[in-house]
Amino acid sequence: MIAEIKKVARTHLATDGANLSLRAVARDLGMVSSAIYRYFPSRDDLLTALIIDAYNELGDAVVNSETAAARCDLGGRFRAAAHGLRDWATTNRPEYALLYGSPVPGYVAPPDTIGPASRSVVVLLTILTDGASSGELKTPTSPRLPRSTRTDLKQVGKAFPAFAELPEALLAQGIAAWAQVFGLLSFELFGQLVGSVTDYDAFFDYQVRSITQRLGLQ
Amino acid sequence: MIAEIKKVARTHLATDGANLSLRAVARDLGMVSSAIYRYFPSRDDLLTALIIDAYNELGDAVVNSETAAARCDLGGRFRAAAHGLRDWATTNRPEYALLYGSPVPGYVAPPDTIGPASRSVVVLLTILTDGASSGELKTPTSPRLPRSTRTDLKQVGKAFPAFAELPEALLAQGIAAWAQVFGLLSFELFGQLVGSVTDYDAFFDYQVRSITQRLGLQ
DNA sequence: TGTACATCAGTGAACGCGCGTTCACTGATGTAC
DNA sequence: TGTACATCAGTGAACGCGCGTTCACTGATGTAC
Repeated sequence: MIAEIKKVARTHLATDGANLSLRAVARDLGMVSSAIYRYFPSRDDLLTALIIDAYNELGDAVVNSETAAARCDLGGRFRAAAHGLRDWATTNRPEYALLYGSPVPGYVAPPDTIGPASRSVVVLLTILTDGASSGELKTPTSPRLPRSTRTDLKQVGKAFPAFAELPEALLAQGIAAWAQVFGLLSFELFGQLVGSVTDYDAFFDYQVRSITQRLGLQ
Repeated sequence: MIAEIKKVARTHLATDGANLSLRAVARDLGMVSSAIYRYFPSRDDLLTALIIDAYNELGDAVVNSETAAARCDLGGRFRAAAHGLRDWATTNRPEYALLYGSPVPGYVAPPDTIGPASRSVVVLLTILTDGASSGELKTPTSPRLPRSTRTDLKQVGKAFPAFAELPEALLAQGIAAWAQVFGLLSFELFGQLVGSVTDYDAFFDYQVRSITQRLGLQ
């Protein structure tokens, strides 16, 4: 029943965005609006459940796509991860907007969204770590890291011990690359490229190839 | 009076996001809600006016910041433009979210938003064009451009004759860099970096320096 | 096998709000003769 | 200088909706003795 409610609520994301209506969801289920309260203590909790589900689905999509590439093919894994992200996002636009679009006014994400939220970036960082530890990936010649940024990144290494060995400059570049992928995707999905790009598949693939090459992933 | 309404409406963006309420705006102005209709034919038109104003303000901010750098200092101009963007965005978060966040459900941007919307990216492309025509900037070695992407970019050159001389690969890289800047900014402003980054100023500046260096801008 | 009781999913009415938009109107201000 | 008229910003009531949340309740199902 909880699953049923979430399923219907997701269809409402498409039309209402984040200001989705409990009453409308209940109506679609043929229930009275107060019945929802047996399953979710409030509207925000339903929203949180949707967000966590979406993060997990996205995480699964990225992982599944990335796992299909050969372990030693770092570039292939990165491209697969990026395309897994985009495939999920394009078929789940409202969910993508919920996760990566404007913050919902008045809503604060509870701490249990953090874990699911980090799943996709973890995939990227794993690829970089594999490359760094095998020696295939060398630390880029980037500008000097500010002291505060260096300590910030060290904290990330502490929070995710798997990435503790990753040089800070590489970690910073990885985050930047990931932000770029999301930037390109948000431009596409939020309409910033309308009038400039028509073949989004080709454009995205090209850009991802450029990024892969730049990172030094084969 | 129109300016007055827009001013109050903007303050409401902060709390209500895009589902800002005409009645609330009127209330703040000490008017009756129907009085707004003397100035704006509908709520969506008010929203459009806010969007156009925001794009123009952002365009001004980017241009003013960029103009402060020496003409021959391409890297300085790019960094200035990026910081102009971020400065505006951080002091006008709700407006930034309106422009670059999730699309507003049920709202379609009218064509007269396109011009103002392109102002900031035009600054970037001008820098690249200056670099290309002075020979300072050489075409990057990127993956082969897909045919469809090549024609897409040719169309951009036709729409903006000032950039017609820009090699397609450079244009593609410019758009990608701009998307990266927005990606980093959206990560910052929409909360994706909470827990990883604390000193956002330093982090952004570092990343922008990396991008500048990568583009080959001095 | 039969009865008493507990559980619990879902109801329906209500509270106290909110909204965009229309429409006939008032009443002050400015203009023309 | 004084009067008649037009303009037009803003009013107030109404239409027809919507919403989240609470609360006492019904009525079916399952369990225990």
